[in-house]
Amino acid sequence: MTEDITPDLCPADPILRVMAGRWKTHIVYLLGEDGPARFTAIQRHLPPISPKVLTSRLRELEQDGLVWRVQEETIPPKVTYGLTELGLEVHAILKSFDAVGQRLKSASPDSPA
Amino acid sequence: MTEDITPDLCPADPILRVMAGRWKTHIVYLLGEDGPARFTAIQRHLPPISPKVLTSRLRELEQDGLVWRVQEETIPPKVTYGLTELGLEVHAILKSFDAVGQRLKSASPDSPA
DNA sequence: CCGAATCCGCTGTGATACTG
DNA sequence: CAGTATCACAGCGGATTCGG
Repeated sequence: MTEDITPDLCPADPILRVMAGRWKTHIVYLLGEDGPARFTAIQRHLPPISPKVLTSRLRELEQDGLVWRVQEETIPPKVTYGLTELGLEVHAILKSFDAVGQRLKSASPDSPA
Repeated sequence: MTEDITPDLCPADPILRVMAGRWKTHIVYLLGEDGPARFTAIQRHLPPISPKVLTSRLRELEQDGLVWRVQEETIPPKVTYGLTELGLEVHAILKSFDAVGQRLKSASPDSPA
């Protein structure tokens, strides 16, 4: 089970859970910046990712409604992935994290407020 | 290794990585809503969390500069945890996720833009 | 070209019991 | 009260190979 928590807790948990797996932020960010892309193109931008893992992550993101998938039944096949409306929102949020992310480097705890 | 990615990728990855572990969002959210709290108090709010895991997560959050820790060397000991400035920022971000989190439920992919 | 199938190691998560 | 010690386990993440 992944959800047995009293419901009055952190409202951000679901979305954080969705984005938690490795590569996921990168995939959403990439599709948001460059627009829709094909399988191999995505893989080439995420250097050491295996096809299995990429497939897995894309399926999860699709399942959660962040990513859409179109398949042209040609030979060779042609599959394109892109962000849904919801995915675009998440992408915007990811970009807004930049500032706070910078401050993680210093990681200097201050005194109790 | 957890970081061998080309650096021009998602800027939100570091912070997402910091918040990824289970309970972490809840801990930060709790400390942000209720203010500083003691070990047992936190544990009582996060029902089935074991002391080992709670310690682990708190240590990580402290390490990353989101949480501070003060220990009074009394008997019995008295340890209090709270959010740093950075932790407060993250807490604010977590709250802002509420709206998008709601939309995850529907999870309806729309057509390619 | 886009995956599916298989195998495997690691580490995150957890229950439980014990200690200063 | 606030942890530590120990053990166990599931699942993710990854390398590699095969198929439509």
